[in-house]
Amino acid sequence: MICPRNAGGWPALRLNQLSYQFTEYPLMSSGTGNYDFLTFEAKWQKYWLEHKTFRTPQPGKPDFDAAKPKLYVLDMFPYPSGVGLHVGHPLGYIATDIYTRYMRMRGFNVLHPMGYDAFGLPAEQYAVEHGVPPRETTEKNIANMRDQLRRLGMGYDWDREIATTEVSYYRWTQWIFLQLYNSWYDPAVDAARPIAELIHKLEQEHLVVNFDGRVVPAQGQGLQEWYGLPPGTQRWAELSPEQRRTVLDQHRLAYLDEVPVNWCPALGTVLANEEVTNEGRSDRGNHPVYRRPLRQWMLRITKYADRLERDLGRVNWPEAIKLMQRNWIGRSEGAEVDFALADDEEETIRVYTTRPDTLFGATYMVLAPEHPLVAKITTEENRRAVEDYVAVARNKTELDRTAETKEKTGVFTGAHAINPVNSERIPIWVADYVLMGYGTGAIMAVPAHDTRDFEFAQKFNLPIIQVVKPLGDEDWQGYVGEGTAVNSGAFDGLPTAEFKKKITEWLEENELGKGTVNYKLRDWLFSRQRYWGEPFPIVHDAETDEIFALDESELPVELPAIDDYRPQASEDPNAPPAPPLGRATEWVKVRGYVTDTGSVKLLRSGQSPPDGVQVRAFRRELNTMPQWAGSCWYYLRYLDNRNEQRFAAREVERYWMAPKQDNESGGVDLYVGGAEHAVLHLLYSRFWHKVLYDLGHVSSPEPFGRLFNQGYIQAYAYQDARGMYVDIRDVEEQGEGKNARYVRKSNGEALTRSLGKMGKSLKNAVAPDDICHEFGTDTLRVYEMYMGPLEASKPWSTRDIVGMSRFLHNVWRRFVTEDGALRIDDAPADEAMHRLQHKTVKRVTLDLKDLRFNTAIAALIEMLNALKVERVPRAVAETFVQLLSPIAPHLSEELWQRMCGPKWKDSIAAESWPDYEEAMCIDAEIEIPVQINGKVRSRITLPAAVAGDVKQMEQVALADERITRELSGKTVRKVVCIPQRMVNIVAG
RNA sequence: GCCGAAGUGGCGGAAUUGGCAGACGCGCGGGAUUCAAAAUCCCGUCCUGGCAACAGGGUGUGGGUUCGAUUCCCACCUUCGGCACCA
Repeated sequence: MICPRNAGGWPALRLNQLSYQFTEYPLMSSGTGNYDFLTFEAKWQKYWLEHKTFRTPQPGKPDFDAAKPKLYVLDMFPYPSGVGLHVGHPLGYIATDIYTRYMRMRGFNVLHPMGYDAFGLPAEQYAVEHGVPPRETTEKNIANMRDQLRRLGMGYDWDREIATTEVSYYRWTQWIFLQLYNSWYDPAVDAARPIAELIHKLEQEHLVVNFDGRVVPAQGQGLQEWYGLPPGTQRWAELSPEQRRTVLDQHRLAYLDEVPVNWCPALGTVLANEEVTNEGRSDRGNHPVYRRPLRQWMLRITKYADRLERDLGRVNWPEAIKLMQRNWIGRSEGAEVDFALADDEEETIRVYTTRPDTLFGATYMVLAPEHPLVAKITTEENRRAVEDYVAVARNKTELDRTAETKEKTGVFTGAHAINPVNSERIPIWVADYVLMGYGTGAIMAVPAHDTRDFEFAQKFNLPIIQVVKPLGDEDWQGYVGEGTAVNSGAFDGLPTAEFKKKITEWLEENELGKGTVNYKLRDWLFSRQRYWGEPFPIVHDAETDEIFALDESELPVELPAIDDYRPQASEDPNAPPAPPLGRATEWVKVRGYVTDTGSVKLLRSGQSPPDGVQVRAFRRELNTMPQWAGSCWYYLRYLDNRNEQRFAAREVERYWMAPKQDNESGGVDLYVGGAEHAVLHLLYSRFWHKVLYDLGHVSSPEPFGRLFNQGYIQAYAYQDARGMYVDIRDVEEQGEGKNARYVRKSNGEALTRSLGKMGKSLKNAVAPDDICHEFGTDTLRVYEMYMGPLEASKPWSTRDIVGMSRFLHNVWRRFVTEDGALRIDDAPADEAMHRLQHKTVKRVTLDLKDLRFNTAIAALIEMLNALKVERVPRAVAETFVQLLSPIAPHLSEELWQRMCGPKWKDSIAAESWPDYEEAMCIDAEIEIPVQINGKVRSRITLPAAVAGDVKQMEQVALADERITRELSGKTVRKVVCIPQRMVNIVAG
């Protein structure tokens, strides 16, 4: 999910150079007196790998300790791009690595895995450009990335590594798709249930089918449908096989439908709403996107809109992200209201409004251009204009629609409707500012109190009637806030909220409308016309086109090898999509039979079906799944990645994911990643997880209990006079501070500097391998954490790294002489040093707990600066190295091994985290500022005990020589004493 | 337009519940070491005035609450992020 667009390049040679260094060094401490980070870092990375230092014991296994509390820490799934990582990418990984090393030392059973989200368009495009199969390039990229992560010193459990492109992984992605296909959302229990249950209920006639194919309870039918048309619901037994199939398909959580989709001809594929920018272009590649109706796989995420919104209340996520999800789901409460047509007895127009209290102000109506009633109600004299308008609207691209947001357009149909509250005759218009996909595709327009209606009414000279009196003295025209009702008959004087309630009741009593909840969220478009994705476990009957899911026993459906991976792209937006899998002609054609459960089992050549079963010919589904599919559930596969019977064993899943209490969300204990996945990945994942939860496959209602958004690492970018970006390696800074100038080294040209996201496009990427090679991995880790708070975006500055490099060199030199001897003393620490030790343990412990790495490092620097003695007491030295070890693990391991000497047994990661005593964290004497009227006038030094006593503080402060001098001639009105902090004397 | 986050020295940032603003690091100035330089070490470094002690000002701007405000409240400005005809 890390976007490869922003990945920077570095010389490929260096990778190889480092790779062989990696295995060259002996494990035993070399005894050298220099901080030889290249040697130490390679040595310890090799040690961790060979000894599986960070392997996580599995519940039920002999080495598993049930007494330890569990902690599941997850990094967002990276996409292994061809150009590798830049220093911005590992920010979150370093943070979680430090956190998990720390929590492991504190006695937690920590799970911290890593893997690769390796399907998707970039791999496919790369493969197309370089003429090699996507699998080959993907595997090479994964190998590169794995090496890079190891060189960053990451303590992952490498035995749990996964890639979405492995058959052993994507068979379970396909399995989850089958769960979706074979389930429906049962409103009676507000959860997904197997489709077999729906069939059973229909057979038992607890449910019947109404006129539009929806199932309704058999009892109370007609009452459920308030508008009271008794269209003759049907029993299951009365339906034809074809009708039954249609009914089931209308309820499956995965279904094929002809819908207006985002078709991107340049990419040769359709895109989800979430993948289209608000300029109407593709999120990837910035190509134009067109609306067109296509038959595509959809996932019924809208059934979960309510729960996805509601359960945000139980997760520990940043409020900003929760808000973005709430906005995307877009829940609104309002009412549906029926307007009768003035000249047509049969039809009514149903509208959705969130402001039923403004019904008396409705002066016209608007239908979306795609609304089915448009053709029917339009009068002859207006027909020509309406048809033209509808045709133009239909052919507009997303780009055109958004480009014209300023100016309202529309045409009058010639028809009129009757406002149900006051029987006014109001005109019906068609306009593209009303969308078919939201609400009912029709609105009542209240120009006085809706901005869009107001603009439209002004342009077309439609009447504007005030029905809300603003609370303040604002102008009522275009006032959209709450207020008091006017011009609303018997409802005059009611406040907005109360009016809404009253009018909704009134509408329901008179069978004119009902209270309704609406969502902006649409169903998820789930198919892509690409090669490099998971094939659907779906076949189509070669003759009838009937759709069948494959039987679970047919999984995995392996992606076939083909010669030409290119999507069949076209400049022509009307060209039909042609998925590359169509080229695998042999793979596409299969034979099989339908089982009792309705799934299809395939027959290999020579195989025969069971007796009496008809053999049928099928075509395989040619679409593949979007990249989000694999990343929707990867956190579950880490739990038990080698399991061949299930995506994860039940008891293993329960151990890591189950909530400890009923009201908790359970799931991953800490999920760290960028905010760019606020809607897409995090919403899709939650949806899949809830389906699996409903079906009893997982034990937590939410996948990610706690989410933390890291900030971006920004970097300066330089542009020449034409605005072209200049590679940062070709830039020189001249002068200081405000007089600084930036010039191009190659030709001396003056450049302008700006701050942006690090990446290829701004030519400002810095490769971690370069930094590791020059300064060391530990220095890179410490620097990235020291730059500022994890959640903040901050600019990279290669110049500043020397500070942290100096710090680590100083650490080394404080404990090791130039001859390699240890500067450790077995004598106990003195009072001051003892207190410093406890104080630092406390600061680092609390800071790491809250992911405040920058201040934890500052505390360590301060402690080191205070250790300026010839020989450091052993207890102090050992504690310091333990505190440093999660942050700079290689250096700490090396020091630890040397400090332990012959007694050394294992990695410092196996040690426990040092404790502190609260009493030892306070200095023996405290300096207290004494203020007069809020200004510091003197300082007094008090023993800790005295500084905790308000009376004594006041006494000493008032007796202070400087204070008495300042107070002469003034009266003391009040003395404020804050124990151990300060004294403020109010005098005048 | 709507929603959200953030504005602190030359720079990155610190100040956990309202209690010494600027911890820590970079950079810069001075000194030591060196034939010299790099590296290293020591001292200084918010601004203004003063040789100094010290005085005054200071956390985007303007107001407010408080003995006391970077922190809380109101209004505004700027930057970044999200959404954008969702009735």
